[in-house]
Amino acid sequence: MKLQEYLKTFNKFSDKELEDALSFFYQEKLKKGDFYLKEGQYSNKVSFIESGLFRLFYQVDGEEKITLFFSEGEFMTDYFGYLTQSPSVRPIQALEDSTIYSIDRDNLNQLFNDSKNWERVGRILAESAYVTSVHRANRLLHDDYDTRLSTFIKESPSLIQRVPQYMIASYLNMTPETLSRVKKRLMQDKLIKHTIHKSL
Amino acid sequence: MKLQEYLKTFNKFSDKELEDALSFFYQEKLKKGDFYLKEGQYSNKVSFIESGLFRLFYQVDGEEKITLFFSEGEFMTDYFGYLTQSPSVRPIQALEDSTIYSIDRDNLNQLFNDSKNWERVGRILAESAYVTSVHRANRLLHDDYDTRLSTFIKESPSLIQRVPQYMIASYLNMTPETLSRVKKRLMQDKLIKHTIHKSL
DNA sequence: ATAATTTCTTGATTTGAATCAATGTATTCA
DNA sequence: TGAATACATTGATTCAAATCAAGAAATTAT
Repeated sequence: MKLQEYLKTFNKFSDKELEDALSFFYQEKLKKGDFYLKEGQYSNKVSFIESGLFRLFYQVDGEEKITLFFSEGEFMTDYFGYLTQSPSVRPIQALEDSTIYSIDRDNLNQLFNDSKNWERVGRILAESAYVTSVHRANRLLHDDYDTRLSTFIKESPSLIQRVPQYMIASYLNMTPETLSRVKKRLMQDKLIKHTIHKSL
Repeated sequence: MKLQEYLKTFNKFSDKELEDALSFFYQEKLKKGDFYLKEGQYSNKVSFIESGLFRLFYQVDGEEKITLFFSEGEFMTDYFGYLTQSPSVRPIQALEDSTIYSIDRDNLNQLFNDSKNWERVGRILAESAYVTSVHRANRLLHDDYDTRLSTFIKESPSLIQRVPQYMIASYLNMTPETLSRVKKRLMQDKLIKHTIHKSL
């Protein structure tokens, strides 16, 4: 999806509102492995992903815990760091070559200030970030291992194909060994037969 | 804190904006044990807690898992249900006699529509709900048991006095037995000597 | 004040996922 | 294409928290 179409899904903008906004965004291209945001940097922009895939993770004594994936057609940022204006403890790294369009904090704030419609977009984005976050937290805290995997497969079938299994394990808060065993169990029970092509 | 003071902390409102808003809020009083929101009901209001204490929880096969406490000086709602407009799976119950001021969804939307300042409050509330949610999720997912308890004591000393220990256990995603043992460990290590008066 | 109930503690046992370790299978890159 | 590296599976063992089970302490009601 293109940025302009995406913006239009949030609100009815005047031509001027849309033009003003688009003029603030600038293109960036990242190669697989590049960091969109490094640990310790400040998160001062928000980016629309035109194509590609990223992971937001953090390190806890050497281990990398994946918190979130971002893929094409979504806004990406370390939103926690962005909102709290604290140095990021959650680097964001490209898992594929990617093309994104970014807007800096100051320009985004200017949009918010200049236009009620944009202020509304800010609210809607915050609200949906909240819903996503709660949803994920409830999953990880209260669902058992089998449910966690099968729900993930149902909700994010494309990621199964694009992301190494050990990263999915990390995202689902389990070890790679456990994920492998859970997967085996589910396949024996024929619960996920058709969805995991990659490994069949 | 009073509602009016609280609202002023969010933004510079004109007298009219403030009056319009206040006229929408209505007082409610709940007794300990009363439900602010029952399972299956729609969450269609937001309330400011002038005094009292509530828990938001949900049931998973008979067990009650506490997700959040709300206390005086805060806004309360099942925000997930409110935003998704789905029947609540997270009842909210008063843990103490409480006085609250509520505003219904339609009126809140009207404020948002009529005033950019109020739209901004909507954004700020969503943003801070997001920060809280992520913060809590990271705690529960990645901190060990001792850290979970000692952080809670540090951040919410008053709740330790007001809430039965088994509810805190639930909030921290552990069993009451485990919490009891963690507490004992921490006290032996003198890490929390002065903070848990209740049980000393 | 005493009984009843709720909440908390402590010990013994079970359990299921993490860890450790090895082997097998894919991808990547000269 | 073959070697090297990264990733996935499988088995054996360990371990920490859940569960089970009493009993003790605190709170509430009469």
